[in-house]
Amino acid sequence: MAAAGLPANGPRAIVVVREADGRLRDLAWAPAADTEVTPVHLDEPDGLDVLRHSTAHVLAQAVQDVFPEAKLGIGPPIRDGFYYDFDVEKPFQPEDLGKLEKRMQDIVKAGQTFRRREYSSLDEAKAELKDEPFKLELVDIKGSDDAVDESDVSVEVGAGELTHYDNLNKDGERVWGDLCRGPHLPSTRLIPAFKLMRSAAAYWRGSEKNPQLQRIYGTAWQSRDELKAYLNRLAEAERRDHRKLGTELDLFSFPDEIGSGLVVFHPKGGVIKREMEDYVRARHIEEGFQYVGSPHITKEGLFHTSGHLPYYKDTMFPPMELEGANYYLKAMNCPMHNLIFRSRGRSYRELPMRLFEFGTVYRYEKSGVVHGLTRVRGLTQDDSHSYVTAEQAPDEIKHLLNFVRSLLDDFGLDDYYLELSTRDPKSDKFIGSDEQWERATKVLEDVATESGLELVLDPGGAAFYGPKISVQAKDAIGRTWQMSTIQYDFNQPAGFGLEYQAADGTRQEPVMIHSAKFGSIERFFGVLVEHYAGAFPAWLAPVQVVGIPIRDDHADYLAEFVAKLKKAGIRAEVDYSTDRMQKKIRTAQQQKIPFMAIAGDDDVNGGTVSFRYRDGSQRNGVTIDEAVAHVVEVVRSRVNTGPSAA
RNA sequence: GCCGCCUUAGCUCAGUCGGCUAGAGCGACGCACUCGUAAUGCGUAGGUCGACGGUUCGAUUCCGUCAGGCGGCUCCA
Repeated sequence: MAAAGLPANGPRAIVVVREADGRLRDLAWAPAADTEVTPVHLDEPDGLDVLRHSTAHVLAQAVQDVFPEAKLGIGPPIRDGFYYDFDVEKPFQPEDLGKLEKRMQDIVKAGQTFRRREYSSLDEAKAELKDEPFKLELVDIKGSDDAVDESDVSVEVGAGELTHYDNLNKDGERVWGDLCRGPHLPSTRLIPAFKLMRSAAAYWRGSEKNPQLQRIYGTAWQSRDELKAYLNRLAEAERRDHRKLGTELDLFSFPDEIGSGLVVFHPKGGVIKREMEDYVRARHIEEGFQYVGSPHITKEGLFHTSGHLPYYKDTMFPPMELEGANYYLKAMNCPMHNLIFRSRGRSYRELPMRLFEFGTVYRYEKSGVVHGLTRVRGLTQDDSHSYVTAEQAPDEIKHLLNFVRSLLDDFGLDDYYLELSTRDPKSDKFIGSDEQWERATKVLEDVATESGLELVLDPGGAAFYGPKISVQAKDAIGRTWQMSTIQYDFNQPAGFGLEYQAADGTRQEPVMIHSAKFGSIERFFGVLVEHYAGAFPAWLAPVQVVGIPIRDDHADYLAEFVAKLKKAGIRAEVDYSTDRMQKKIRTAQQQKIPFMAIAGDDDVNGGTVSFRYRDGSQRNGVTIDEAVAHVVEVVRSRVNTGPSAA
């Protein structure tokens, strides 16, 4: 290849080739007949996958060198890296990673080549792999011709022939090998930069019923610079982490005394929360919803009727018994709203009937999954239920999706996609007939497709009572969280015996559409903090303007300015601390306050203030009236960028 | 829930190979300084070393249980 003048080293190295049908092949591959192939470079997505998969092999070899008794699981490439699962006597300790990394460096430097070898039969493979119980299981799965398309397994065994990769040293001796479909880099020398990140347990083949293996996560890149850039991105993400910013900006906390997953909002967090609530309450009214309210606990019968106790009990807090009845904290608001609908006879003229409330629900999330504001045990949903005729359902769903999109837009969130969660027909965790599910799913799918937004399918992810569309947004670390949801429910109306009187005098069952626009206030809040890295747009900022006097005796002047701002509805204060001006600026900067209004002798004499914006830009000598109008305009406009002098 | 790691002042973190009064920076408070765009100086207060048991002459340090946190896995209406 070098002879052909093509890159064999560096980030642009050609590492594998792609056949016309898209299949990737080793460079050493010798096709049976002349075939057109395209080169795949290390730094393109497929090339990086190959790099990461080969690095996973290097890791596995290192692990078996250092811990000879370790049994191999699987080791696929993942986003930004790879992992490999092992069955070992003792879980890996953090210091083991350093040892393994060193051993991997040696393997990389040794320039081992990957040699593909095809097994002639299942028995041959099984004989060679007799000491690798998990690999044997994979061979058996393949032998039974079942589930080979499962992505986790296919990395190892693939479709068609069963192959093995041997690692050969410089003298052509076999030093290690692994059952694998490939393809691989020509040599371990082509691994330019990698790092082991962490170890964790993972269930074999992803099932809780299987034994746990020890997984090591690593990352690998086409160059040292790319690795460094990746590590920088992780560090940046850490700075945006809402749990860290929540403390630094004094927004919220999770007191141990209250319990895991239960948040308290501090005054500054309370401002943002209230802005969110005020916004979404007003918007619901505009969109035709009626504001209602319901209690936090209820007798168990209600949750039997709704289907929650049979289908959702594990996620509910255990009951409390009083006066001979069991009371449950509510995990969902819908049953309550159904009772409002059912409280008197309903006419078709009332439909769509839209009920909305901030419903605080409690869910017993498993201890290992509670996570900051994004996975909590007590949360408030901006929850609504639209009761409609079956014919009205598509339009109502469209209406709700538009509502959700405009809300995300107003809060400046643009990095999201839609997910369509459907039932798993093989599972018994879903209520209702095939026809009902198909009809409901079709309605949601049509609306989602029509929206033109990116749509990802999520088979088996539906609620027990019906399919849903959800908005998935990313947090700082790239994890996606479900935010807004729209769910089609044909079960609860039947369970509750909901009905309305139609124009022809008959009694009909309405369709119920659940929707939450933020999803939960807590989770949306968390994602918002990370999206803005704590530097909230002026309209959301807990403190919008801080007055910074240059000398103490300028404070009174600023107090008058701040009073005018407050009168105009702006959240403003004067920094009366004994710090020097420079320190006050630093403090305001760290608190990410959008406007600093500085005043010294010049401003007092001229009847002006000097703005310093969050981005460091300045506008000096702005008259008081102009300054008030400026702040009011920025806040009122709800722009999500700036402010800045630029 | 499972596996691993972690828990020392409000925050970030030293430290104790089991031994008298456990340290720092930031923050808070006080005094001095009165200053034009990211840290003025000095001083003071603040900790039953997550909780409870055990081992020991002696435990913040070792062991166990629990709670809370972190990273994954599973789960996620």
